[in-house]
Amino acid sequence: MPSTRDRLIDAAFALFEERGFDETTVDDVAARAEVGRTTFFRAFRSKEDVIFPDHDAMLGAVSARLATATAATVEVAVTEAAHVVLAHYLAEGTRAQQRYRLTRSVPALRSREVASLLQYQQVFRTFLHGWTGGTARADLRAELLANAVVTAHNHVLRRWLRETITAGEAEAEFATSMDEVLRIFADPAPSVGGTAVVVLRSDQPVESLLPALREVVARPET
Amino acid sequence: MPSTRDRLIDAAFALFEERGFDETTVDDVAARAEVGRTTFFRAFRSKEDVIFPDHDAMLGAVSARLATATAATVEVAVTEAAHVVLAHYLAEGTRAQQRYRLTRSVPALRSREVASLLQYQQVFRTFLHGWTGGTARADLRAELLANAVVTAHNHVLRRWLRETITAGEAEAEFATSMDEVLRIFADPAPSVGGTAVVVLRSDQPVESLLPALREVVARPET
DNA sequence: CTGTCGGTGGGACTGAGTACCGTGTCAAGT
DNA sequence: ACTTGACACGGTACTCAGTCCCACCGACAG
Repeated sequence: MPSTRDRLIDAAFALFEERGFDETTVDDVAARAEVGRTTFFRAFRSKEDVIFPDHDAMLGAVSARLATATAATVEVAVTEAAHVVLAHYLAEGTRAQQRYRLTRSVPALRSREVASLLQYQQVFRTFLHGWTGGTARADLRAELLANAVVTAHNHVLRRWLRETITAGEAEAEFATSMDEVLRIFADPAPSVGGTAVVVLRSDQPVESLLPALREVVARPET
Repeated sequence: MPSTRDRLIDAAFALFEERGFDETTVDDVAARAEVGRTTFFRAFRSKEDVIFPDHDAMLGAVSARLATATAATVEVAVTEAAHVVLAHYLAEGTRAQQRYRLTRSVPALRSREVASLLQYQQVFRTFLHGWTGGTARADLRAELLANAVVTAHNHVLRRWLRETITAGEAEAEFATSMDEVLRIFADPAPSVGGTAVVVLRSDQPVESLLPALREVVARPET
């Protein structure tokens, strides 16, 4: 016998799929789960929350992963933290896609989903702020990067949710997308392939920069 | 005598400020505006909507500005479209800051605000998608850029809403922030003022790259 | 047998949002 | 002057989400 909470989740997904979200009352859900209406609101704060049952747990998992980072492993931590979420959705399988259909068609659920997205961005932002903070420019960059990570993750996730790509392809695209994001935000100069391109700027003639150039080229990596 | 709609807006802001959002009923707002409750719901879809009275108009203004763009003026269009929103908030003055305090303290209003943010991102995204679309990588970049523009705008706007900077400073920071965003997403090597120097790293000695450098520097713009 | 504690159910209540109907007003059109 | 119709508004009644409070029940300890 599954737990009361799980029975409520199953009942909710089933009924929302059958009749639609607005056409289903909390009473209906509670009735199908064979519990009282009060019990529903003890398990979930609202009718919408039952669609995102483990959002809080995910948020905690992301925070936990980020907390293990050091200054040298910020990028890895960010990537893996985002991957925790992706992996969870992929593991959910059908249910995640069912939720996606619901969030597309019901405005209330859509805004709920967006609100949870913002929470992820918040977590990434405060994390990055801790490592890169300081100047106003750094703050902006931290926020942009946090945002970009979540956006890239969602971009890939959505493609899987729409069933345009398989789970395996999603994993691969996630990796390349995160690389793309980190490359875009890497400063000061992105490096593509075997050749690194560095951009300096000055008003002096090219020849006078040669010593500086020599130093840059001699350094193995940025 | 201001219009019924305007009286409702004034009444709502006043009461939400005095008693708080949750402690104020729609009846209260309607009563202070000296209209019936029904009239409130005819003017606004929900109790939250009265806080964002001209959001729809803003969305339209942004779309309109973007629609005038050509392939050559995409960046300018994006910048100016975002600026339309900033300018509107700055013109609102006190009321915008009042709204900000409300959205910080009331979760329901916060998620409503976030939902409207997403609509802006959507507009920018479909716009950019139209100009840059094609490959999966281009799609991702378009979404990232749309996101970054909205994020940068909001970053600056928030600083003004918190009254950490003045309206004039907000304008200046907006310009530099948008430059920063466009620079981050510019590919592959941005050139700003003065002389641009591109350094290629390879296995060959620096001197052998001089002809290539000279050619790059000679070219006026990327 | 008694206390109590966690999970549960029920019933009453508030308030948002909707549907429907009635009314006053203003501006033609005749 | 009378009708007609569009329009904005007010009132009533209803559904349903969410809250509050109280009662119940089984487990478990003393």
